[in-house]
Amino acid sequence: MEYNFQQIEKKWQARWVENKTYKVAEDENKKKFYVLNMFPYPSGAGLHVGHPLGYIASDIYARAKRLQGYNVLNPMGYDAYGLPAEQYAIQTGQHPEVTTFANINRYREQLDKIGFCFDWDREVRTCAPGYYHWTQWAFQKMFNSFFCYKHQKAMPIEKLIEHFEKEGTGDWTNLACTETMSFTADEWNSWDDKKKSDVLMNYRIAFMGETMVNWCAGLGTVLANDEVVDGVSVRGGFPVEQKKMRQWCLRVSAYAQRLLDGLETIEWSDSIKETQKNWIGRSEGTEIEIKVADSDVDFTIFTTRADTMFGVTFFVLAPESELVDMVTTPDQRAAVDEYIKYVKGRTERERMIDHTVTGVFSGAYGINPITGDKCPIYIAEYVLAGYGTGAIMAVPAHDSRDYSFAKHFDLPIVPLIEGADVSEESYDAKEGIVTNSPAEGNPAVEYDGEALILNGKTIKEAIQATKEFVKKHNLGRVKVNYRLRDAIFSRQRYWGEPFPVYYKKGIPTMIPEECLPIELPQVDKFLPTETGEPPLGNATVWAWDEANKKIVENTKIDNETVFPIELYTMPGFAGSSAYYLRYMDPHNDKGLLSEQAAQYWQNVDLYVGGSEHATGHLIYSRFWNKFLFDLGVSVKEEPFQKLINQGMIQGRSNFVYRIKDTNTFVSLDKKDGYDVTPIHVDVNIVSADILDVEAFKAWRPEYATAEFILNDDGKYVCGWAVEKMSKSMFNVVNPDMIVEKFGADTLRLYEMFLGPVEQSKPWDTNGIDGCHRFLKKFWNFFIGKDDQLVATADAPSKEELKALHTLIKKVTGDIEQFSYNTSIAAFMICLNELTKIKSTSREVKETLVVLIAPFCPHLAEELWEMLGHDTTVCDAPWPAFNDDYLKEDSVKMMVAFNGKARFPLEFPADVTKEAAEAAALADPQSAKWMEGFQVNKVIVVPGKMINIVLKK
RNA sequence: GCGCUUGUGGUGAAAUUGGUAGACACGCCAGACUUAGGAUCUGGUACUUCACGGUGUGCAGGUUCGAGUCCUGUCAGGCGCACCA
Repeated sequence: MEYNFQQIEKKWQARWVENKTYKVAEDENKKKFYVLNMFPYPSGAGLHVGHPLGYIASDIYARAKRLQGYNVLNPMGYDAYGLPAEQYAIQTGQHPEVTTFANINRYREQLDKIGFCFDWDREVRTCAPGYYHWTQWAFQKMFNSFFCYKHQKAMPIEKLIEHFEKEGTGDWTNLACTETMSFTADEWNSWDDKKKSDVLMNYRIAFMGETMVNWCAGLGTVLANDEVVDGVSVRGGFPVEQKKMRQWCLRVSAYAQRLLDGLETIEWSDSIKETQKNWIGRSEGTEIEIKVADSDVDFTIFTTRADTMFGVTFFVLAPESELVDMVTTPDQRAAVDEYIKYVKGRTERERMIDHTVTGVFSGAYGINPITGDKCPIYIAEYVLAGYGTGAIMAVPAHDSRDYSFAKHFDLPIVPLIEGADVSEESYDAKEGIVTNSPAEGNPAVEYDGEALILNGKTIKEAIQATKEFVKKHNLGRVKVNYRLRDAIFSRQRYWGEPFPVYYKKGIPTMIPEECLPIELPQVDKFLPTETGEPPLGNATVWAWDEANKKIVENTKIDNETVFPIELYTMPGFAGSSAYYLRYMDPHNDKGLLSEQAAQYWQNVDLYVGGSEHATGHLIYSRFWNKFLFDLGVSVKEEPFQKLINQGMIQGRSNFVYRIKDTNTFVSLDKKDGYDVTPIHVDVNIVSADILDVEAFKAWRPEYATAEFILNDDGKYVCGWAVEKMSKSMFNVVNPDMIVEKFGADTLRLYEMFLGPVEQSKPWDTNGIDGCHRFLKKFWNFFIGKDDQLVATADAPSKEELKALHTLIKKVTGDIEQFSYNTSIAAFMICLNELTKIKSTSREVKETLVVLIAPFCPHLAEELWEMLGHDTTVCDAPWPAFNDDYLKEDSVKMMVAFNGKARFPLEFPADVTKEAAEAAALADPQSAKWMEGFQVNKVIVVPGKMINIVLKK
């Protein structure tokens, strides 16, 4: 009987559905284990062989954990909101829901063929009202919360209102806010609702802000920072410009420190942690107040190099800074205005690429509080409004950007570090001894009889001394800055979660929690309205009747009882930020999840997905979870304990070479000498780089009459290149085809055998035979020539046990480390060994089936059944490992003096140094080796070797 | 510029974490069975040499009895951040 994978796989996939084999429920008697894949966006192109890589790896892990007795949660769902479906809708008028559902069905069909142990009863879709109910709910919670730095925690906004009513801002100065505010209780109480709402927006975690946003005209929406790369949108590659707009934002920056600290507690790769650290961009420095000479204006600068106060020769403001207007003198006004105009005309992209020095003198002077020196204030685009205070002190001697600016505008350069030569370039290094303080012409100013002198100190000491001086004399403060920006949370799009918000006389107001979810309204056009409003402006039923608590027609808006509803929708990351929590309790209509489910499943133990989400999803999720943790909804501060980043599977494209202006194609080895155009050819009609000429002719009508110049063997050899796997390169390999030809178990095995899961590599179907052959042999090991199962009651021999336990050890260890490729190699070796010694023992065979079950579940189930079990192999116990069977009983000896020579002696594994040395000397041949030498030392590596080190 | 990461046969890759480098697989070579093989099985396959031997983990040093593995420097590729003060 042959290994009939098609029949076996079909049979078991049906049984698993029928028996609900992979359904999980909370079980207090079992330890939980939560395995999760990043859920996919169901694109129209379907799955290619690269997509399941991570799913297979985590499936193996999940199955192994279940065999090891854990209650394993391994769910799957769809990130269903997204731009491609909407773009398609705009072009065709097809509702995005229709295309999205069709794509989901296609995905599901493909996934089912690979034999995953997902509990599909827990499937989530971000576009389902029952799901986005809780996305909207979380948004409202964020709206109704503020963040206190002192407690490092989100708190209910009512508390803040209460405080404002009693004491105004009072001593609550350490709150996350857009701008620092100060007012009394009387002031607060005198304000109207609109003013109060505006003030509270300054503190809410989900807030509406007038901010600089990345506006993408091509997509007609704003984008988050991680959705923009090199000044163009990630989706579509349209140019992105900076624009000031009213937008919903999430105060992610409030959690910057916790996001940073949390990284220390989780098992992620260093590179992802590092990427996130860079993105958060913590920098510890000093803020110093600078007074503008002959004016009552002052401003604050931020520096990490407080030690260089004596080298300040000018100040610089960002062109967008509000201070520009305040400091500019009348005679410089025209020049400044012109410069601002120039800067505004430049796109983000131009600014990023072009670093030529530009700037303008404001006419004003700032006073350095340490030296009392008056330094000119410039305005220049190299200072960014969004970082620090948007104002800097320039120390050209020790900062390369300040240096080139000073050279360009001929400003003085004052070096402060011993031995630093600044005639050609600045000395930026943070190493050296400070000198020249106070510098000539820059005397130190005394405060309470004390002046700051840094000479002789190291840079580190000088920074510390300056910080303390500044603090003591109230010249500024120590300050930590983060690069992490608040996330823009609204999109001018249709296919996303609607905001549960209406505008009550201009005040953004939450729709009552019990009325959620607010469902996405129907529209007949997916483009913005003629008046330029977002697509939701096309909805005719989109107004909030406050008294009756329901959505009504727009025509009823009177702004007395019926109000307009928000037209923006939420961004893609809204739905993907807490989906892992929803899987724990997906059908709950009372809450995001029950307390009981949260307590049981806690958080994700193993998360598998691509590293491209490092600064997007993986930051937003952590933020979102921390917020829910503060609320007591999530029980763990970090959502994903361990993270594995699977590599990308690239495509291996094939080329044919057409001689220009002909329909003749020349083989790779003969193409030199012809003027040829390489053309992508479908990899599915190429095998081992040899083109199927007939299939090529049939591939496209224009090639039907193609002629060929073949190589000497009469074959057409194609060229190849590694590229992204995509339809346009004709290099997409579809998993369905592999499954049909070799079976899902072979596909699973081969994808893992290809190399480490974390590594990116090109797909190459050629090696798959090896894995398929192994499974055939595996099958034949169980099923004899007469189609009968071969399994005897004989106790396994010593050799069988050794081979088997070597495998148990290897596989058990490898699964923890995701070294599946070496596990598979171990299976091959073990099977070879057992076949060679003609092992028949049932005990051995049963163990083997359990071990291979995570990798090849269909085959394992079939054999498990043939072995006489009527339960699923998924619940068999994982075999125990016994070290005794592996112990080597002898050990070889080697000489370590002059090369790799080995003694021709073997010893029991537990030999002592003394016994080994004595035996070596007693043996005539060994003694010959050692002639003329003395024994220096004897090294015993237990069970491995004995090493006699000689010396003259 | 700063940070992370990877360099091993014709190819994908192993190496029990400092102990005989190249497991396992693809490919290739030879043989067997075949009318046939893109089926199956057996053996071989780092480089160099007829051979004995010699050389080999990007390169150059170092530590060690012993280094792919640890240290220093250097080169090359990949990724992230970047006029971030």
